[in-house]
Formats: sequence, C-alpha cells, structure tokens
Amino acid sequence: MNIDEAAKASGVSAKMIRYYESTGLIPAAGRTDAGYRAYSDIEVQMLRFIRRSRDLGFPVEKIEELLALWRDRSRQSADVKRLAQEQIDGLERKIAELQAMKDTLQHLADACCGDHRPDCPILADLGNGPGTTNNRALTRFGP
Amino acid sequence: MNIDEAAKASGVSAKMIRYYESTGLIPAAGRTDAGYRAYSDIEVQMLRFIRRSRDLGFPVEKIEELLALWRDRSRQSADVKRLAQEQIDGLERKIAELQAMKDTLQHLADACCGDHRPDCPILADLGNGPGTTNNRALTRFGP
DNA sequence: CTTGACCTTACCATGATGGGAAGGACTATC
DNA sequence: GATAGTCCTTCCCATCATGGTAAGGTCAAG
Repeated sequence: MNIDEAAKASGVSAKMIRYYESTGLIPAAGRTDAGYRAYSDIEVQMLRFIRRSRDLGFPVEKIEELLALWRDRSRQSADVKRLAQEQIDGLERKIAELQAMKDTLQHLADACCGDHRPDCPILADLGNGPGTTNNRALTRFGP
Repeated sequence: MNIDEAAKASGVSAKMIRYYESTGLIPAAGRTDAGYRAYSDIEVQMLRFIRRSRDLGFPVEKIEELLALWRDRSRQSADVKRLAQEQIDGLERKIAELQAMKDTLQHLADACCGDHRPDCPILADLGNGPGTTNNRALTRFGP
C-alpha cells in the first residue's frame, strides 16, 4: 500500500502520516526502491488507532502512551482506564468552560432587543466587565 | 500609564497588547520621548473590552467587528445580537462535539474493569474503529 | 514517449499566547 | 553621580495539529 491508499484506508491524511512519522509517533515506514513509503495492514491499523484516538480528543502526546499500552501485551487495563478518565475529566472541564461562556452570552443576548436602536446590553457588558448586566444605566455606553 | 500598568488594569498581558497593536486590532498607542507606549483610560477600557470578549470565546476577528460596533454610536443592536448569536451557536456546536467524545469515552471506560489484566474494551475500540464496543471477542486485540 | 497521477522533501501559514535575548531607559539607593 | 534593579523596546522562536504549495522524481496507461 502506498501512502495515499494507507491514508484512505485509515482516515489519516497522507500529510499527517508523514508528520506522525517525522515526530516519531509511528515508526518510519518501509520504502520501495523508488523511495515511496509502503504500508502493511498492521501499520494501517495503527493509523486507524491514532485517527480514532484523535476523534476522541486525545492529544498526540497521550496517543503515544495509548499506543505503547496497545502494543504491550502485559499491560494493565487500569493504566488505559486512567488515561481515558483523565481525558474524560479534561473534556468535562472544557465543556463546563464553554457552557459558562454560552450561558453568559445567552443571558446577554436575551437582554438585547436586537432592533435598529444602538442601545445594547451586550456591548455594555463587554465595555464594563462582568457583573453589570442588569445595570440599565450602562446600556448606552460606548468608548 | 505605561504598558505594564495598562496590562494590569485591563487584564491583557503586555505581550498581547503589543500583539493586538501589531495586527491592527487596536490603534498604535502614543509614545513617550523615550519611546515607551503610553495609555489613557479610554485605551484601557478598549483593552478590557477585548479581554472580556476573549473570555467569552470570541475570536479576535469577531472582536474587530464588535469593537467597530462599540465605537459606532449609530449601530443597530440587531447587529450586535447577531454576532452574539453566532458565537452562541458556535459554542453550542463545540459543546456538542466535546460531549459526544466524552459520552463515547465514558461508555468505553465504564466497560473497562481497570485492573491488572490486559483485556481492555477501550483499546479494542480504538484499534477497531467505532461501533465495536460490545464485541467481547475483540477485547484482547493488540496490533 | 508522453501525459497525468502519484510520490518525495521543504517551506510557509494558521491563532492566540508565552518565552527569551539583547539593548536602552528609568528609579532608588549609596 | 555611580550602580543595581526594574522597566521598556524589538525581534525571533515555540506551541499544536493541520493544510497548502512548489519543485522535482516516478510510475502506469495510452
């Protein structure tokens, strides 16, 4: 399999396959006489593993650890579960952060009548910092 | 106010103030005879606006539009509200994406006993692609 | 043998932020 | 007034994962 076939079979772009090789995430692929990279099913499977891990939000650094465990027949599933739990916790933190942003913005947007007039509690909040959303005196403020 | 005072007063690092100036997001600050940047309250207020907008997840590109509306006394609040709604929608999409990752991982982690044995549905899923979580025959697979 | 589709490497860009170096300016203390 | 320490300036590099592009080599079908 050449790199494009491996890319299609794994879902990882040819560009990224070369990148993963350059960073050492995957071992250097074999080469044909012409210098083309050649991939076996095993290697494609590894690429799919990486792709799937990326889809679940794991950073490449963590995927390195996951791959090591994947290859280690005497691994302890506890180690895998720990990595997964850390990722879950990280996702949870990120979600909470985004949700807080969204709630604040939704609150501000709800307070904005959204018509042709310039008065806008959203700009008022941005210009005056958090916690002033309900201060009706500030809705006209600009710079 | 010199740049460090403006940074402390606005919550934007000195580094980022210079960066925002270099990209044109904010106008070039005045300079002292020695070439130090000097900031007025108005400029600090603008920096706080930017900081607050960043805290709500707006990309700098959108902040440019927000700042333009902020300065425009004849703006229509509908334009501000539209930008806010787009941001809310973007945050919602991102949250949904992360939530889907988290749910999948949680499902896998729940199925992993997390002990000293190597068998692990998490690695099985990563190695075989989505949708195979409940296939007990695959839990031993490695590369 | 030519054409087109593939491969290779190498460099650049993203977006927002931090780090650090090298050199000049200000301030407080001796 | 000298010296130390803290500030300022610009410039370059790094992040993280990904895409783009360009220049040049290779292969397969016509």
